[in-house]
Order: sequence, then structure tokens, then C-alpha cells
Amino acid sequence: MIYHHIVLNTILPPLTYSYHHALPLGCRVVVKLRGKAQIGIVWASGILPDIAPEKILPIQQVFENEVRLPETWRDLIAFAARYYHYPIGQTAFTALPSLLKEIKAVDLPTPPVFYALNDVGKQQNPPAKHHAKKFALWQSLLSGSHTLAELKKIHPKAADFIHEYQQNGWLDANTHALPSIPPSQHILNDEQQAASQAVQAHLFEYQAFLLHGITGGGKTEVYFDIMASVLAQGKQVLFLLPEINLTPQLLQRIAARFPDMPTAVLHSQTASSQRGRDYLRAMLGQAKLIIGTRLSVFTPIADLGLIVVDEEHDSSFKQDNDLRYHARDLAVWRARQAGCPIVLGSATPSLETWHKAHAGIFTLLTLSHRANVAARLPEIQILDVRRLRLDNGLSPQVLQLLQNNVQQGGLSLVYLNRRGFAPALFCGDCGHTFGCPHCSAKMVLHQRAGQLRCHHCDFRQPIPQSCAECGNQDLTAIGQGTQRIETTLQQYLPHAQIARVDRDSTSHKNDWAELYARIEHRQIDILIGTQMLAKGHDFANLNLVVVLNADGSLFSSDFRAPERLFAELMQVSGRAGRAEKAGKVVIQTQLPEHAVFQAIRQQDFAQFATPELAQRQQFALPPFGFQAAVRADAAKMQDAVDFLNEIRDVIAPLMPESVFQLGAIPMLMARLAERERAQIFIESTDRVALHRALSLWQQSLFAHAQAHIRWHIDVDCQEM
DNA sequence: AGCACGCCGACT
DNA sequence: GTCGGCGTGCTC
Repeated sequence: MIYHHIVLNTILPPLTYSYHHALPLGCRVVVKLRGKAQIGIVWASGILPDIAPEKILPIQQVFENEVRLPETWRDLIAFAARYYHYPIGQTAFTALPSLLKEIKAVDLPTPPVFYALNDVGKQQNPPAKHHAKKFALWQSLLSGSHTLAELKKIHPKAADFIHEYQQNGWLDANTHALPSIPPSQHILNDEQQAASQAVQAHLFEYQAFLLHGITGGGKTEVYFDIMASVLAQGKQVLFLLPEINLTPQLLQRIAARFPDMPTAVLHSQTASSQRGRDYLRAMLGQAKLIIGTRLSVFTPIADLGLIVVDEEHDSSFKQDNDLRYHARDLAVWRARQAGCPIVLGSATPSLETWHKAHAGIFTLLTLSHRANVAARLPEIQILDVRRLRLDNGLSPQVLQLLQNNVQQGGLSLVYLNRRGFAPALFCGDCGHTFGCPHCSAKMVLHQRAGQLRCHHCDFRQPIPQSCAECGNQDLTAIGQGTQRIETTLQQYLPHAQIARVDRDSTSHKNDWAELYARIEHRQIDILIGTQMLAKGHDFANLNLVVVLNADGSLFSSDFRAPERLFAELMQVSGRAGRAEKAGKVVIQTQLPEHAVFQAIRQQDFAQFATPELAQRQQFALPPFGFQAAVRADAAKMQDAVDFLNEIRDVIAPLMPESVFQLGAIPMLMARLAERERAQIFIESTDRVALHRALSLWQQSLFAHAQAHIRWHIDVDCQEM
């Protein structure tokens, strides 16, 4: 009997099972755990058992003829489990599509077939030119290898002709051909050219690049140029982007640029069976271009030649539950493992990445001009509203600008990162506000739905008629949400066409298509929207952006708040004037002298980042120090706090000297869905020491486990 | 005696 | 994580 370590979907380490012969690593098997059949993955073979041999059960079934999860994938999983202090079994199963988690053999996808004229075919006379489609089909087959799907777009009856040409012995049909890449329609400017060349000088070795390009600077064309060159080598490309940027428009652009390229698109809305197939296609090297959101960083890729992380600063790359990984950081690790370049792109890089680019760890590439030379940077005005009379949050200046722009037929965007009608309901008599019964958050007033809603746990209740404390019937809605702004603007500009875009109004794909159509036909004057509108959407004729309530987050104790606000303001400002029309941006604020607004006015990321980094350095905050949070939640805050502090005191004598542990404190959202949450920050300028400390924590947390307290470790935590 | 509940430890 | 064993304590 040969003993194997099998990884299972539990918090347990790999468990020992036996088989009559040695199994290949990465193979899927079925084993029994507590009498139940489970899928497992062979992690080690021919090991010495670490428990009594009579307790070791046999492996029930082996999917030996299936593809095996490759060593590079297993190394990635092992690294992620170690780095994020998460059980290896659960790490592995997070990274697998459901197709591979089922106790069932999988059918392997068949490789795509590419057709091209062979030497005999090329000698033949082409079809007569007046048969335009047939002639175009012939020209395609002459120029390179294409899939049937692509050829059908040229001529609907391509299948018949392919059959005929094959009978004649004129065609090569094979699965290894390099799909042809048509020449680009775009001419890169000097900066784009230089950036692309800089990466292409290192196509066969690890190097990380930060592509820092202003909004509209043409980062995508640079990615495409590098991708074309990697794909032409027959290598695969992994393209990561935030969920919200994975739009049909982007996919259309990719399809237009790489029409024959076998592509896998992996995101949360991909049906799970398709996701499994795409995973296998990437693993087998059939899909050359793998596009997806954070989870796709775990896709095994046979011959990885390039990774692109678009909008690398975006917080959606960090998962904030279960395995708390950062896809951008894992992507950098993968590029190093694969020995290939990685390009991180952003107009507002994370300070972590910006710092690495200036410390020489990453190579900085800059796009400082707009790619469309006619498009000018918008003019940004910071409007001090402290002494202005606001009408429902709107200043007279802003109302005037909106009115003028409506009259002149321009498209305006009013940006406000708050859904609902008003963020709180307030009793004028006793000062009571309506909080969520399950969370430490105020209930948001949704006028139209006639409800108060919690935006954290989605608890809903009808709008109360009187104060719960004193019975007073005079309740006031305080603050502004998108619904209220919509109502106010509609009253002020009764003839304007106004569309509100937020999660409440625009949740379906059709809603977007409809909205685009209305904008296209100039049926909308003013858009009111949240982050949904700021990211990943281009409206060519948008020439006025108004930002309301920009400074709310600056009162927060989260040290990353200014960084996020800067990125958000740059992002939304960039919506203005992407085409020929010069754009104007007005930002209403109560804190006009804050450095964020000064830097925004200049639209200068370095002006923001340099002093911000100096401050971070002074307090040894990331990226100068490394940070992790250990969190616990319980029904009572005191239990969570005590739990953490007790463990802290137990392991304090064993802590490496360079590691600092603060006391346990409630989280910013102290109460969420009936659970009260505490955390303790573990900090060090020495990453190795920090990880030793976290290993101690992990052991102790398991040892002191209490049924009513849940806990987790969050490395490189974003949430406060 | 019969049963609900919560805690603890094992799972290969 | 998940399951089952076992002790406590309450009810019939």
C-alpha cells in the first residue's frame, strides 16, 4: 500500500489515505471522511504515515485519466494558504470551480480547430471577386489560421466551403496553429509606444511594471499591444480587472482586436458549468486569453506569458470574507513563478504599488497625455460650500451650471455616493435617529419604496409615522441620497430629462443597455449616480460633472480614506470630456483646504501621493510597515474583546521583538447582522516576523476556540 | 426515564 | 467545517 496526503474541503491539514499504487500529484480522488464520500486532491504520494496505519482508509475512486491540477497551481495554493493563514484545504477548494468539486469525472473540452489553406490550396485560383463573401472567406484562409466560428462571421455558409476545400485537399486543419491577430486600428502615441516597448523588452522574464496613465491616456491600447505580442508567441495571457469594469463594451473591444483568439471569460455571472469548462480550457492551454475578476487569479494556466491587472488600486481585488486574498498581490507572485512580465495599470495607483515603483521594485511607465489629442483634461473647481445656502445639498452655483448645460444641450453627471432618499431619519423633538436593529448603522430612508433600509444587512421596515422614543410625529429626513437629489432637480428643472443610476434603479443588464440607448439618442440631460456610474463607463458627450458630499469619508479614522477619495474623485472627474467637448468638474466640499482637493484641482497624483506617503512613513503604516488584523465576533462586544486580549497576553512573551500588538478595539462597523465585532492589529516592519506572529496567533486561536466566538485573520487588511 | 441543548473533540 | 458523544438539567 502506498500512502498519500489528500487535501479535502475542511479546515484540517492534508489527511493520509492509502492506495495500491502511487498516484500522480494533483489528481482528483474520492475518499471517505467520517463515512461520507468527498472529493480530494492528491498533495503528496509515497509518504510515511503520521498516524497509526490501521486508522488509514483506502482511496475509494481515482479520476486518473483526467487532467491533474499542475504543480504551479498547487504551489500557488500552498503559498496563498501560508500567506493568508488560511487552511490549505479551504484555500484549494476556493480556487476550484464547482465542476471540479463534484464527485463525477469531467469531460475534457476539445481543443479548437484552426483552418488555413495549405500549399496546394494556395496554388488554386481564388473564387470570382463578385462573390464578395466567398472571396473574403478565401482571403482569410489565405492569410492565416481561423476558427470555424470566426469564418462563419465572414460567410454564413463557411462550414460547407470548409468541407468542400477539405475534400479537395486544400486545407490544413489543426489544433496547434497560432490564431492570426489582425493589425491594430490604433496608432500608439510616443508614450504608449515607449511603455509597450519597455514591457516587450522583458517578455521572457519576471518583471513588474506600473503603468501609470491619466484617465483617457490609452492604457488599454498599451495592454493590447503587449498582449498581441505575447499571444503571437502562442503563450497565454491573464487579464484581471474589477467586476464593474468587465463590461460588454470591453469584451467587444477585445473581440474586435483578437477575433480568433480562444478566450475564457471568468466572472461571477458566468454560469458555473461554463466557468468549469473555461477553467479547464485555460489549464489545457486551449484558451489563450483569460479575462476575469479576482477569483480568476487562481486559474491554472499551462503556458502563462503575461499578466495584466487593470485598475490595480481597486479594492474589489481584495476578498473580504473566507480566504482574504488580494488578487493583485497573488498575480505578482504568479508572474514571478511563471517568469513572465506583469503590468499593473491605474490612473491612481495604490500607495503600495506607487511606493514599489519608486523604490525600484516595480518599473514605472507613465502615460501623461490623453490618447485622443483633441480631448482636453477637464477643468476642476473646488467649491467651498461652508457659507453657501444649499437647497437639499445643491449650491446655487451648481444649480445654475446644470441649468445652463441643460439649455445648451450638454450631458451632466451629478455624482453622490449615497443611495436612497436620505441617509437618516431624525426626530426633531428628542433627537432620536432610527438605527438598524442588527447593525451599528443608521437606517436609510427610501421614500419611493416607503421603507427604511439598512445598507449593511438589508433589513427593511416601513417608514415609521412617529418617533419610537417620544411619539412625536414630526420626523425629518436629514442628508441627501440620490433619490432626494433627483426629486430636487426635477422640481428645479422641470423640463430636463433626468435619469438616476444606482443599485436600486439599475440592477439588470437590460437597464444599462436601455440607458446607453437613451444617452446615445440625447434623451437624457442629467445623470444622477453613485460609484456605479463613475467606474468603467464612458459617455462621449458628458461635459459637466458635479460631485456632492465628497468629504464624508475624511472624518473617518481609516488611514486609507484620503487615498480612496482621491481615486474616486479622479475617476469621476475623468468621466468629463473624454471626447472633443471640454469638460468641467465642480466638487462641493466643506474642507476645501484639505490636501486631497488641492491635488485633485491640479489632477496630479504625485502631488497627492508624495506627502501622503511621507505621513505613512512617519507612522510606519503600509507600505512602510506591514499590517494584519485578527478579528473576533460574538453576540456581546466584551466577549469578542476579551477573547482577543486573552490570547494576546498568552502569546505576548513569544512575540518577535519587532512585532507590535495593539489592544483589541471594536471595528468601525462595530455591529453587523447581530454580531459584535472586535479586532486587534498586528504590525511590523519585518514581514517575516509578522508572519511568525500570525502563525502563533493561528495556533492559539485554534487552541482557545470557543463555540460562540468566530474569528479570522486578515493579512494586509483593508477594512478598519 | 426521556429528551433537549450545549460543549468538546475527532475527523486520516 | 461538521458530526457525534456525552453531560447537564428540565419535564412527564
